[in-house]
Amino acid sequence: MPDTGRRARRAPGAGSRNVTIKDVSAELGLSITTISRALNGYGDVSEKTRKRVFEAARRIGYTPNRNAQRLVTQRSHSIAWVQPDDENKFTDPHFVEVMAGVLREARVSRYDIVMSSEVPSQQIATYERYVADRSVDGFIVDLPRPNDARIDYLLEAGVPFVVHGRDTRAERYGWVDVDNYGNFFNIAKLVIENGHRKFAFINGDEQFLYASARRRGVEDALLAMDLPPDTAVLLEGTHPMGEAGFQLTELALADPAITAFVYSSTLMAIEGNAALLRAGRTPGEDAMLVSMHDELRYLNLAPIEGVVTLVRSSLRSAGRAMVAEVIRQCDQGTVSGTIIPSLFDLAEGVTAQTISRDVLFA
Amino acid sequence: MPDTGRRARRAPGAGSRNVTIKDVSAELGLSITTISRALNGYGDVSEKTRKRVFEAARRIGYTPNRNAQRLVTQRSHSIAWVQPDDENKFTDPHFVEVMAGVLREARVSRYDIVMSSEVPSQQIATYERYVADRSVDGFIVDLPRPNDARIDYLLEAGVPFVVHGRDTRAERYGWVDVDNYGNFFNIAKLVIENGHRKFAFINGDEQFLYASARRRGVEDALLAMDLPPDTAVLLEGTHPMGEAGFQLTELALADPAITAFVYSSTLMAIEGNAALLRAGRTPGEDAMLVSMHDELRYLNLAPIEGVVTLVRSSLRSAGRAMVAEVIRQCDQGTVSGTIIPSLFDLAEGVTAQTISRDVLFA
DNA sequence: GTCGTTGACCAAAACGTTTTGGAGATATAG
DNA sequence: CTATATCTCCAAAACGTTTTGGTCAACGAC
Repeated sequence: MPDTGRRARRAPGAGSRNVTIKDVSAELGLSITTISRALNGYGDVSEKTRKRVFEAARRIGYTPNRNAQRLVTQRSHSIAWVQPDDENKFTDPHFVEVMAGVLREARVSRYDIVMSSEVPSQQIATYERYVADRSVDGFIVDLPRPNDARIDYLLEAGVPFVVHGRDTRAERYGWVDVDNYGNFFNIAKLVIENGHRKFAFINGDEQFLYASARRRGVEDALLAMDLPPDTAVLLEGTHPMGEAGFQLTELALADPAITAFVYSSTLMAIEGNAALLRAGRTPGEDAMLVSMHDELRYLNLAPIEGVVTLVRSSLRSAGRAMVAEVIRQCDQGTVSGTIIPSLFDLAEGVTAQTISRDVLFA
Repeated sequence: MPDTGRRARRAPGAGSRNVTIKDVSAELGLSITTISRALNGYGDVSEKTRKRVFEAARRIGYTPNRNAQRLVTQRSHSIAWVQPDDENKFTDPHFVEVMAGVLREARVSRYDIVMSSEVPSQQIATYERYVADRSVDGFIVDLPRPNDARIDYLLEAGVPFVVHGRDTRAERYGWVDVDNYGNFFNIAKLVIENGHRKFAFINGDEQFLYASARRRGVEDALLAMDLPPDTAVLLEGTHPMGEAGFQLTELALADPAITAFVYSSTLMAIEGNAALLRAGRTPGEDAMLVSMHDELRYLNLAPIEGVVTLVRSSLRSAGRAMVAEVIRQCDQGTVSGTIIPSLFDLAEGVTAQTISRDVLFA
């Protein structure tokens, strides 16, 4: 229920004339060229005049018009990040954590992040529009899936972009990722080496690449140790929030042979811990809990401290690295992949001599 | 640890020549003017040629260069949303919920949201830059505080903006808000009318306006009912996440006279519910719980269902309304305030005949 | 047949920058 | 003293649109 519109406000563009480079030029009796080159640090302007130009600019309040710059330089200094406009995406706390990193790096590098949403049914429409109308220099692609149409399109368009994760084409584009495969390989090994014969693996949604990589890690570890595949009971949580962790843990508890619980996210591990307590089990004693912890800053780890073994990794770092990668592509034309390091954080009493440091820091 | 940069990728601007309006003009033997006016729906071009123009445009893949448009029209069709780059802001799930609404409305209205962060020590620097370099049409201001410097600046700059919340100057700018005062006035009344003589009021951080408005609502309700101010025991949670709810509830439990618990956020109410259970109390029977619920979609309300009385309000609606308001200011030059409706959602056994509908929908 | 009106189109200016390809002066080398 | 390099600076073109202020022909009214 909007109240009635009040008073006029100056609409953009209707304002008093802006102060432009011409005004600086007139003020100093120098050419526009010289003003521009002085401000942009070219060598063919004397230090004395450069100083005068900077002073005059600040005196009369001159800031270059960004749109004019964009038009002539063909660079927008902004990066698009397109979000699927469904009910779940925004509810994932992992996303916000990445965003904090993205915005931090963008500020430091003086880039803008252009955020927009897309209806999932026409996934690449927004990307096409941004490429066509030249409003951004590059893209961030989040939560990739197998054969992701966004990656197809961006590769074909030949425009800078970075993916948070990687697929089989990873050598052709820039990416930032954690070692999902290696971490879960090591987790499975750790669990077995702690004497467990059967464990539940409560994974994320396998429509996303990170989840399938984690599953493969677990599977290959069992293979490497000559253990039957059903040593790990795979349970798939389709929602990143905790509830699935509670329910799937209860499910796993039905099988008394299962003595260890591996989670794909701390949110699920916290709920799983609660489910175990409720079932009269004592995590850390008659049950081993391990989880990937993405350092969600606000999360209170107190209830699981010393009881859940965590593989820590920073989503903020990932966010920062992604922005840096896109900018590198724009400036230097090279693409590269970045692995965000993970760090094992062992709960009390968990032995893990077998996990060597250099494996952990893949 | 970035791996070595691979293969060259076309940098933005270095590409093959873009298809411009000139190409469409040449293709059809019509003037540039006519192409532009045909595409923009002006009346002085015949339907026949308009159709030809649209066809040619799509055939040769023409999309207007957004930066050129921005330069000449002095309108960017984008709205800035600046986030404080501290550790807490991004961890607040309420923020993400608002963002979902903001992005939805932006897409529908074909606007872009430019997100960036600012170091808290130089709060308005980012705003000044965007105003000076003309890169956005307006601003969204989030979580206002008393005498907020951002509002000062934007009012003075005379640029379109909307505030999520309102202060004493609210008639001078556009805002979107929930009726914090009225809702908590009614909550206090409801608690008293349910027979409670003393209750805990676990509020949000009073450095933000919404929290002080809520406190005043409670205070005025007590005043209106001729009750002493200490009927409500004020406890301030400085963090929007749940933990404070647990601790502050435990604190309140020390006073046996307190029989009702009012929370400023569902996240705190859930924790408060847990604290009560742990203390052997039975929420809904020997303790009344009421909370403001901002419809955080992912939140599992099951543990508090039927036990906590909620005042529901949609942060997504607020996000959408904010974008709409900025666009209205740009297009029509009017500013207006919008109240997002709240809806009481009474737990079983709670009587509230005294709360009339028209008060609830302030 | 003349006069205004309408319909369809267009040339050129404007938006505010950066960059190109110089020019002129001064210093340096031969 | 001349040729050449080095400093400074600049006029004009370019980026790709929108908008202004027309022109010209066709048409109807009188």
